[in-house]
Amino acid sequence: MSNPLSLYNSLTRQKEVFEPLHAGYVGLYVCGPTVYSDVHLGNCRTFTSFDIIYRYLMHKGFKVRYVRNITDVGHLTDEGEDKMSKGARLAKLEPMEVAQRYTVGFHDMMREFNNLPPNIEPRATGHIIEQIEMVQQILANGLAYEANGSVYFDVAAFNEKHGNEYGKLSGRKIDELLAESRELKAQSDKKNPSDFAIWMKATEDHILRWNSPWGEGFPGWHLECSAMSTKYLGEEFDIHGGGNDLKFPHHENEIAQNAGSCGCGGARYWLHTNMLLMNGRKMSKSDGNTITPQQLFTGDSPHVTDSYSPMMLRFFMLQTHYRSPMDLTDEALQAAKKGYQRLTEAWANLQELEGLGGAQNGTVGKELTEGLAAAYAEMDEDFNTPKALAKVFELVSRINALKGGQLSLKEVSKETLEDFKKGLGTLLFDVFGLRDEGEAAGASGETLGKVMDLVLDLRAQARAEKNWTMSDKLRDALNDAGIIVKDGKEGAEWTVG
RNA sequence: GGUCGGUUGGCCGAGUGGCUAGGCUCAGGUCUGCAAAACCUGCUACAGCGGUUCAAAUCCGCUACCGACCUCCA
Repeated sequence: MSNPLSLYNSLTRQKEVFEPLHAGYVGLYVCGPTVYSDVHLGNCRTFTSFDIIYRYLMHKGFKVRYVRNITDVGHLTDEGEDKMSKGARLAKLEPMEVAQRYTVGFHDMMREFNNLPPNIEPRATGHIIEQIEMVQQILANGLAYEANGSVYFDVAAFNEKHGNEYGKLSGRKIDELLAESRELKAQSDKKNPSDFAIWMKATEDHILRWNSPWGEGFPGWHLECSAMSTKYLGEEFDIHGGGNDLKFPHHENEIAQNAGSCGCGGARYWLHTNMLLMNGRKMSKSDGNTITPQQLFTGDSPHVTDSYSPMMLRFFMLQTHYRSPMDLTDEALQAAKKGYQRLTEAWANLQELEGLGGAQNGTVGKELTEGLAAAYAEMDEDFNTPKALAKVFELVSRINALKGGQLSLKEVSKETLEDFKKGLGTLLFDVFGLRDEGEAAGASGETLGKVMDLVLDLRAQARAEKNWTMSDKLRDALNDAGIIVKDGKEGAEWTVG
């Protein structure tokens, strides 16, 4: 926890030094998915970004409570229909069955990407009481009004009372919002177009419904995050995150609801991740510009020429800053795949320097220590993973040179080497959250290893006898089987490519 | 139409008022029986036009283009 951590606060639009509300503790809330369909690849990017943020906060020594909700009610579709009940009707399933199915699918996908589970994963339907209470508070404060069984947040009244706070996060001007005479149908109950529902009256065919002081209905989408974040993290807490497409109206309304109910600030730092694009455009199902995580894993899509593993994709994400849009193209993925291989091979090479090392440090030893420190330091600059990764790649060259003999291990002390291994491993696996896929080879890997030892031993014999025909035959045959042989100073090595 | 953000070398992608990003590709070299890998070297960019400055890709203005949000969205 030595160096200060800076992060970009969307609320103030600048980088700020992070200071937790309570020393040593961090409350982190991230808007989770709506579980009415399979996870979108963009979700994966956002939650992976926050996973790295979560991991780094823990690495800094903070005790973090990470809350990420599951939205299983209240989120309206274009047709004004609840997403959960829509999915249910189409599939002839209970809403909770739909929610369960996609929640499980979501968790599976998070595991694929090696995202740690949050500490609390509250469901909107499990917090109806809290949400009703919040509506009551807002009503009691005179910042909402009931109309025809629904309750609307009164933006104009809120702004009068709270010094024109509404619009602060998204940079929207209340006058423009009010003046915006959008031709919205069925908004007759609202006083102003900018008002939003915090409780919705259930129509007759609406499946998900609860009793409330205003009749049967269900909570507005924006309300759940206000209710659940404050329940688990307090009326004021440290960090709130989400995709930047949620800034308005979702997060803006959330802030208003928090202030409108308890008069408290909510989150102090707002972090927003940028969108995932494909071929320079927004992913969209309607025009075919879309790809699922599964399709990337298998390569079964017209948009890609190859398959990409979850960890390779995670690496790809690390190469772009979380606040920049990330453009998914096959060409970029290809480049990243090779870069990722280079990184994992360097890590494997480093492990082979086991038990070696000189008596004291020369230039190389210092470079390793300083380079690693520089990589960590970049994480303190608003979680700058691309820059941290750049530092790591400078270290990759050093590692490979040590392995290849271009640099001497005498230049690196035993202690430095061991510290370096540990420190780099922590950065790659604990902070970046990459998984050492090499270790997961399992029993079949062991068998293959033994066979390969034998084959390479035979090939070495052939080479010693200058029997190049035999030697090359073995190499080519292995190549056909997808095994790449590399001849080094210390004999041949192989990788499954 | 309104609001906000972006435009970096062959591709991707960081970044700071003056000093090397990094990955991939490409070219040359070292090593090697050959190849691959690895290592070394090179390829030196910041949309256009103006302005501020001793100095700008980095600050300001205008233009062009792209994107996001304004309606469900991570």
